[in-house]
Amino acid sequence: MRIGELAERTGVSVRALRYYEEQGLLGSERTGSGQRQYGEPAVDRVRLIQQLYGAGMSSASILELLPCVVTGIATPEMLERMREHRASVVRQIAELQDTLLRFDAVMANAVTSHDTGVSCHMANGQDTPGDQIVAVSMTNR
Amino acid sequence: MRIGELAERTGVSVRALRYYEEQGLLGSERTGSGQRQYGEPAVDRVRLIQQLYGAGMSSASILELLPCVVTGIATPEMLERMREHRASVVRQIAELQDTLLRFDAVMANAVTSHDTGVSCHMANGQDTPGDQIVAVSMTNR
DNA sequence: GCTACCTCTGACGTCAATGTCAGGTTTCTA
DNA sequence: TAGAAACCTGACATTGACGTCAGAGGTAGC
Repeated sequence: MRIGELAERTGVSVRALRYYEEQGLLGSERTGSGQRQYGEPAVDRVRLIQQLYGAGMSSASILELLPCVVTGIATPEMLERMREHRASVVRQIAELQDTLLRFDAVMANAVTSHDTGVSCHMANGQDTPGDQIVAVSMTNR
Repeated sequence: MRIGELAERTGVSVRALRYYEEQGLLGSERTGSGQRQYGEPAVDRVRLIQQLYGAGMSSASILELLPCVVTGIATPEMLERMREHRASVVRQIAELQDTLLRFDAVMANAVTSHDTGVSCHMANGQDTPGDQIVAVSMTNR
């Protein structure tokens, strides 16, 4: 497929795909006239790249690890790097779960204390059941 | 406390703290000479801000939610925003957990091939034809 | 009061991942 | 075989969360 289709199928912009290639993250065949041609695996490849970006990795880190992830072959040094990245992901998950707890605390509290109506401006027409001001309490711990 | 101490206690740079203030995320008293003075709650506030940044929120989003957090008052609209952000966090966690699985798969497999001493250092993304995304056992033995 | 460090306000620099634009070529569709 | 749409290669612009520097004033220990 050509770059436009890959972009559409992955939800990534054409510009981004070219950037990935520039960074060495994504290869492509070229037609005689120079247009990029991708095979099916490119779709998953792009998604993987996006996933690693989402895990907070830089292009350089991804570049380092991607071949290993793709081929499943790594040197001990690569394994060590991967362990570090893995640990980072674990930390991120823990942080996000903590954040989730905070959100839940706020929202749960808001629901149960909706009758302590404190004056505050509110949206017009937005008819949620019990659409009065809601009091929440979320201490900074 | 002054800004330097707050920075040290939160692990956030002085520049970042001033930036938070600029964005309306963090208030401060001022001494007669204009120096910022913070109370104890500022420490937790900064950590909360960091946490929300870590959850991928922009300054604008944080600014939207913080008053609710601080005053304990939310409109139904704000609650809706919170639900959206919560959902985003849930998605991020799921993504990261998936990433974790990929890492684990690669590492588990790579261990078995570590003694083949195969170099994992080539960059151009277009490695072997028929490349797999998730590591599969493709080593000998 | 000296000295060393801390803080202030601008203002410009950075970095990574993209956006955007220009000017030209290729491919598809009617 | 047009004309539209997609693609190409540069190259500069943007965005967010800061870093960094300059020049000036504040603060604290001796």
